[in-house]
Amino acid sequence: MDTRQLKTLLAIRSHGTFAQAADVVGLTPSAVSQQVHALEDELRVTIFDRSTRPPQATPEGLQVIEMAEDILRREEDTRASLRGDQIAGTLMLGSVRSSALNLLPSALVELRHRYPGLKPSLRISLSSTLIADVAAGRLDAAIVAEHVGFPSALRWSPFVREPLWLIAPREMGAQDPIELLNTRPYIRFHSNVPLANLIDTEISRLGVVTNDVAEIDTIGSIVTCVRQGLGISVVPHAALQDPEGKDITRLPFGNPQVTRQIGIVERTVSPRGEIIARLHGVLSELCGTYGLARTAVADSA
Amino acid sequence: MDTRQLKTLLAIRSHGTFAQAADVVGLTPSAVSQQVHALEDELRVTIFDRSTRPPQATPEGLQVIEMAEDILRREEDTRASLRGDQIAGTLMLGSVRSSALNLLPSALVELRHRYPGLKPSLRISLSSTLIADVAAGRLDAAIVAEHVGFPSALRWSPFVREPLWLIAPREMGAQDPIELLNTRPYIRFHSNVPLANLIDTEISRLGVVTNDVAEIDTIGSIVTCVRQGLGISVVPHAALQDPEGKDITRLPFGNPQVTRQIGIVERTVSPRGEIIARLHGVLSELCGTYGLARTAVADSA
DNA sequence: GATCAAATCCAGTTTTTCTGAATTTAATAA
DNA sequence: TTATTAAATTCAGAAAAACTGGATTTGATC
Repeated sequence: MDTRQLKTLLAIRSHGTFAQAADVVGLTPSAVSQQVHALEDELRVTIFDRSTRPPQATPEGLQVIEMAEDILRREEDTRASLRGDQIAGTLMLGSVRSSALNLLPSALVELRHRYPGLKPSLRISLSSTLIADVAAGRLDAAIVAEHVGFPSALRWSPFVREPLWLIAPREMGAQDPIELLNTRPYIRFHSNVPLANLIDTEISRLGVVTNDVAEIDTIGSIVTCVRQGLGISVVPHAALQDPEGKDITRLPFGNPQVTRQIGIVERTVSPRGEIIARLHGVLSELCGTYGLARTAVADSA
Repeated sequence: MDTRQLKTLLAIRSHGTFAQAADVVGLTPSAVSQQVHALEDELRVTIFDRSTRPPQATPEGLQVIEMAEDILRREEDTRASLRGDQIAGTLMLGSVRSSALNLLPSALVELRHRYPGLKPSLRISLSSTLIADVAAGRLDAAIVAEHVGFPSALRWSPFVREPLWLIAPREMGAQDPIELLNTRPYIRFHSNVPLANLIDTEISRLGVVTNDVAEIDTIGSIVTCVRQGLGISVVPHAALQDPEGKDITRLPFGNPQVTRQIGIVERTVSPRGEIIARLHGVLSELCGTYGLARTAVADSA
């Protein structure tokens, strides 16, 4: 299915006849006729009722036309975005929507104690955006997960290495994790972030085929859905620390149990080095058992 | 731009190398290479950074990949619909990061009960993005706050009208709200969303000049910072419902007390009308006192 | 029934896509 | 640093798809 076909379809809808649409898209009427037939063959649907002149869109045809609109609009949005552009005093911090976000309020309070004149500004975004923003100087630092290929001008220092847990509603009781994953309704963490990939990769590696019943892109909502019996899922340790995680069965995920790291990415040369080091220390302490000390020269890749 | 190219792109993303993607889509590596080049030429963008092996998607490339996902999903939904599959398939939902997000897990569980073949997919994003996505057909519906200027093809139905509270650490005790706002350290909800504007506008209207000590763009983090003594702030009712809001002083914000509405935005013509109406009902019930019933013809502007 | 414009059919031409072999290139091991 | 290997790219020809243009058919109108 080609966007040129879809453009022709919309031109027919707009101008009423195949012949006029042909003028608009710069083809012959014959080509237009063939394009529509090709689309009908591919989708196995009759888009136009040709017993009238001009042909009338069928109800199914209207659906295809609406889809054409959506697809072309989506394409145009992406083209516009690819042409687009972008955009500073205060400690500019970013964080992904990870469970580590729960630690940030405490950490910010601690930073304020230590540096009373500091005004933290916290923004939540996707890790790729945050990394780019740190590199570009729009953020002083950002909290992101382990990532492949940080730019060489950036340094990433993990402050936590936490395990992943397979979680199930308490009434499911404790069973073999593989058995659970293979048989129970699975709520998939569907997001373009390393954690989602980490989970999916390990599930593949374990040779499991999950029965996905939902896709949700916030871990907190996943935990609540599991607790309410919608199914099972996989979440990082910190997500089970608040009261929401109390009545949930947890089993080690992965063989050996999979862990993931979250850290702070900053520019290697930054006037904020001292504050960021302090932030790292606080966050590490707040993570308790799984906290990681800052290394003097943390490897960036 | 052809859907076959898009399928190839997703195969590359899924399997990691051009060669493996070629196997998956049934082409030669050469054809895959040429398809990607053709797409790059057409979109005038570099999708893959070829200085590594395997090639790595560029930030722009990731945008194109996301577009590819959306377009192929849209196509598949149309095919399913043309085949007569209705209340199965994926319900594409979006939500802003508002306190209403806490209600969604329960609502999704309820929907699954009612429509067992339904697979909800939940994505969190900014309201402007969500509205555009609903209009573009990328999402079936989204939960967003009251908004100026919804596109005419969309309908927004509020399910909750909740009050805003000025919150302070318990040890500050109860005082005049204006006095607090004028004197105490203020944590500003800094975000490009209607709620932030609503709060800032009312503060200006009250003739108050706040002493900003931090800017945070997640309400949950704000509540925690307030509880830990960083300062005072303004948050919607639902943010104080979980245990985090227990030890916090709350005072009516605004004169008269300011309220804000959250609702569901959907396309006026949508095959998902029945499900979305049901979702609206469930969310309204979950909001208790402040829940709003769905009106037959809710005004969209 | 006659007229007309639009849609379709048909066959040849042009363009695009693909294959397969040769070449280049990044990654890795020795 | 060199050798090896697998993956990506280039190249040229083959195959498939898309298009043109003329002939024919068909629905609408008078």
